[in-house]
Amino acid sequence: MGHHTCCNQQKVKRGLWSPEEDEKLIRYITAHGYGCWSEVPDKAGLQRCGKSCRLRWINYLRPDIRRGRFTQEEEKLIISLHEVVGNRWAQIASHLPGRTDNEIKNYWNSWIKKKIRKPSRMQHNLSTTAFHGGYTFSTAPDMTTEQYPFHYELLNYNPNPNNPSPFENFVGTKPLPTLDTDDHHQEVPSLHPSFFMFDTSSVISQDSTATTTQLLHIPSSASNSDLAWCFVDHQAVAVGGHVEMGLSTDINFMLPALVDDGDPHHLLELTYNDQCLEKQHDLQQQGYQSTNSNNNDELLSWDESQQCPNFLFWDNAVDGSAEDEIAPFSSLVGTGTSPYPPSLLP
DNA sequence: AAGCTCCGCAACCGCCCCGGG
DNA sequence: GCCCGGGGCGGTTGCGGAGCT
Repeated sequence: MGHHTCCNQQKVKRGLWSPEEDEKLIRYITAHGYGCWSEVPDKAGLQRCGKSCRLRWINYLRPDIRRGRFTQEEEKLIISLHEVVGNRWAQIASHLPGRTDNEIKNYWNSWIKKKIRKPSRMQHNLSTTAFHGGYTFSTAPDMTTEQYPFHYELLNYNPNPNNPSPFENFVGTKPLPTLDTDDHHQEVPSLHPSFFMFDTSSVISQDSTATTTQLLHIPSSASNSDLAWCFVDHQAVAVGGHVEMGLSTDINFMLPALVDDGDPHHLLELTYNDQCLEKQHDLQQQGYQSTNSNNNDELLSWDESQQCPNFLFWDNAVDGSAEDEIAPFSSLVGTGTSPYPPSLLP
């Protein structure tokens, strides 16, 4: 492997910079500036190539550099900008004063690695809950504004006899709580069952299904580190290691209502309205917006390489980090025996 | 305590662009 | 128009510390 032309000299030193070298570089740049980087090593008395000096100054030594952990605001900004510009780290860095492209790139790479590694612990569970075929929903005609009873069915569902449906327990009629029309902060239940997924890596207590509104049913087989596939009528949150239901406004741990229609380029978004409309989105062309009105914490993007959406969600995870994860939606829905793209397997 | 693995991050590498000769 | 060197940038490597067995 050849070196850059400016680094061909035998005497050029590589590797970590010593404090003495840093001091020499700082002293020189402070006094003279850096008009031509190729001249800096000689004039500063450094046995480094100009490029190395430039990198050291820009990424580490310059006085306006900001070090330390990224704040949540910075992290969100990075995610948003990455959505728009991709791996153009310098462009992203230009929006974060004091941060370098290198730092952001490193942060993103380690962050992403962390995100795509975590789904592997779900793989085993998914292999037992993978399903095939499409499904649709219907709402009951006797729905009232007072009670919102609903009925939902799974249609066109073709379970493999050897691979029992994780949804069987959820087919039926469930009452919904009465709305308090004076409470404007109360969440309005959807008029259809929504398809939610929970990372139940926190301990699931079967007792939790008996609390609150009893609308959330967790499969009896669900266990620690399991991925529960739940049909619920409206908001649900994972609280304190339990999965509970309620009219909570905390949606950090809730995934949007989405249905995989079998076409890897589409998802069906179940929207809030009395016709129970299903709005189909072409993710590849338009990108995707969460069904949640508060979608600050959720983001979907089209992953060109995997040909599926990336799915970002909050995780009340085993390590208690409550950090967000990213995973391809197809890997979560699972349409085959191995829903994970090979590149994501450990 | 020693060995091993994992991970963060500084630094390097190679490619591309641009400007001057 | 071509060549060459410098600067900028994204991808990648590998060192070293932390944590685990």
